[in-house]
Amino acid sequence: MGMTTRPAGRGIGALSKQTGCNIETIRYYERIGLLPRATRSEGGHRVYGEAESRRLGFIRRTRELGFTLDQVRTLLKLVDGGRYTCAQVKSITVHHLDEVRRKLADLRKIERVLARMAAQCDGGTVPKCPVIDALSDRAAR
Amino acid sequence: MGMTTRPAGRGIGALSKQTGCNIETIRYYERIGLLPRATRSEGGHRVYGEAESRRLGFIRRTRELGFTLDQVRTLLKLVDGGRYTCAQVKSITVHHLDEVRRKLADLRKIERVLARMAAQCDGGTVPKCPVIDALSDRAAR
DNA sequence: GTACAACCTGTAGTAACTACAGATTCAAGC
DNA sequence: GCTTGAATCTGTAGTTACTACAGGTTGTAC
Repeated sequence: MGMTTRPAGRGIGALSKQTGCNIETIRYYERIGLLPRATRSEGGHRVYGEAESRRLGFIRRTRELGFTLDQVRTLLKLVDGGRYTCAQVKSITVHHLDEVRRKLADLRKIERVLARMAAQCDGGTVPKCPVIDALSDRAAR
Repeated sequence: MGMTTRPAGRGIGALSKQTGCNIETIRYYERIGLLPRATRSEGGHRVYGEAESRRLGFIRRTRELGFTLDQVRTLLKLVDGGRYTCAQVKSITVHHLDEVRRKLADLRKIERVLARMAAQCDGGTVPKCPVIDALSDRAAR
């Protein structure tokens, strides 16, 4: 009788659309404990509110910056505990930044080599390719 | 009687040391068919000659340039068949080069964001960190 | 009340290795 | 010839971060 408070929850599909994170991934995050077990409807369907949406957004943004799930987990623990310090977070960030820079350096090298190799190909129909030669050569750099 | 021809083969350990490819990986490559099944000693140990060593070198150099195992497999098939053309190889190479460049662009973006975030941290002992703020903010870029 | 979409759980597959366990073989020294 | 310890064998399972089902149940609009 009268109005009950609106459940104010959306299903997993809506959350998926909102965050751009796919449904299977959301369930996966719950399974591995990055997201708490969602409250369920009578029938067992997951129901989400704003808090979960914000948490998932945090995870997604962090992942997009290339942090591993383990790093995300650590960051979340710090935030959840409420007792993180700027120093702790900075340490994780700087560590990750180092790795990103290492990867960048590697990729730049790779790019140079590939570009050089590709440039030497004439793309002809002849069974002779500078790329294969370079790869076959023990001294190739 | 007299001298038999020297077996001229080394074990998997020697091959591993020579190529810098670890033993488990060599066996793995054999299992998935990148390397042919090695000839065996009486007792079943793998014995390698120069041909295998060259092939593994090819695989390693190609992998170091970031080609996937599937791409390596394709390149090997072309070379094995002896009927590859420069155009085929170039196509694979250029495709891979595109991917490398995409990854580079992504990583550069990530690097900029991380560097900016880290720079705003004072590394203090206070439970307040610009990194967390940025990650928590739905509008963060 | 009946469709049909959305959702559920649980398992298996992906890439490219790496890491065992538990058994066997090889090579060197005596 | 025998012992010992390193090297190797096979086969299976673990890693990262998802993704893709199969087969069944719920939610909801008409």
